[in-house]
Amino acid sequence: MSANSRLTIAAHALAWIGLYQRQGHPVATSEQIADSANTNPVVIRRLLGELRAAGLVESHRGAGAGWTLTRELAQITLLEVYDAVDTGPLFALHRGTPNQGCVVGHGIQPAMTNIYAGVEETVREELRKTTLEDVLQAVLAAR
Amino acid sequence: MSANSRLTIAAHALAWIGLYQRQGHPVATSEQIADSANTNPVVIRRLLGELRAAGLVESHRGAGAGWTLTRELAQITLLEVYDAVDTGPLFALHRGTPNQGCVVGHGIQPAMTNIYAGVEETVREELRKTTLEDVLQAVLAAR
DNA sequence: CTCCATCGTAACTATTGTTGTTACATCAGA
DNA sequence: TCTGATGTAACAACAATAGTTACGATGGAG
Repeated sequence: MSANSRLTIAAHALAWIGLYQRQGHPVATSEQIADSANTNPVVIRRLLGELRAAGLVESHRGAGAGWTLTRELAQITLLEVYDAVDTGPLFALHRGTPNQGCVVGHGIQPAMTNIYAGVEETVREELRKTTLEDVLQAVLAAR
Repeated sequence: MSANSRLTIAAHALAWIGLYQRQGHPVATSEQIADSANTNPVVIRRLLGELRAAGLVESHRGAGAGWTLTRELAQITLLEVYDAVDTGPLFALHRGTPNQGCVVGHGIQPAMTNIYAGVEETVREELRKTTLEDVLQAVLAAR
């Protein structure tokens, strides 16, 4: 699986904005965040754009523009971020269609779909338990 | 995330072998399984090779060769298959190293590593609850 | 003891998805 | 009007999985 880092970068960005605001700065720029995450500002803008579509952040344009949180970090769960960035399914079915003339080929996809749905639900429950404030506190605890 | 289908194909192959053996056939060939899964025999051989390394199947060479289960389907959990095929982490950290001179950049990886470890553990618990016999029964129930 | 079906495996290509980069239009406050 | 930022398209770079071809190795059947 090519695990993807979108959830990690999104959490990083939100934690960064939250801490920055807490330090008295009104807005954070994609360039500042990109510098912290060691990536390109466009990557950050794309990701924050998805978070904005989910209502987690706001952006402002023009001079002195940037990004702000719409809620406290404690009011944002990792599940919301996960849904916002839409990382796709954890497990995939067959790339092509299995042989429908075979009993196993015919029944395997519905069977695995059910199983995977159950797994994804437990993942969602787990992500719902963690807020971005938890993430920031864990970040600050690393010394 | 580029979800991968390795777990799906592995479950498909095991269910196929189990059903085939139950029908009185001693061994299954990678070509038969590939035909059911609509993929290439080499893909199946590679995957079953990993399952063999984990002790879930045996292979025999020479004429009349093929694959056999080493245990009943009911004695194999999806977790064992998941571990055997080693799909890698569900979530990735940053591709590059975040800015260690930044508080968030410094602490984010340990923080997310912990969180992801918890999520993966719940996934493992969930996969442990399902056996390949459960998979086969679900397959046969699809009509 | 030869034949041949099948595995074992290397090497390469194809495909897919993510990430990184460049470029530039757009916006809005000073 | 200038300026610093976002918005977004387009494309390149990179990585991982999957598919394919090729061929050597094995070992039971005859």
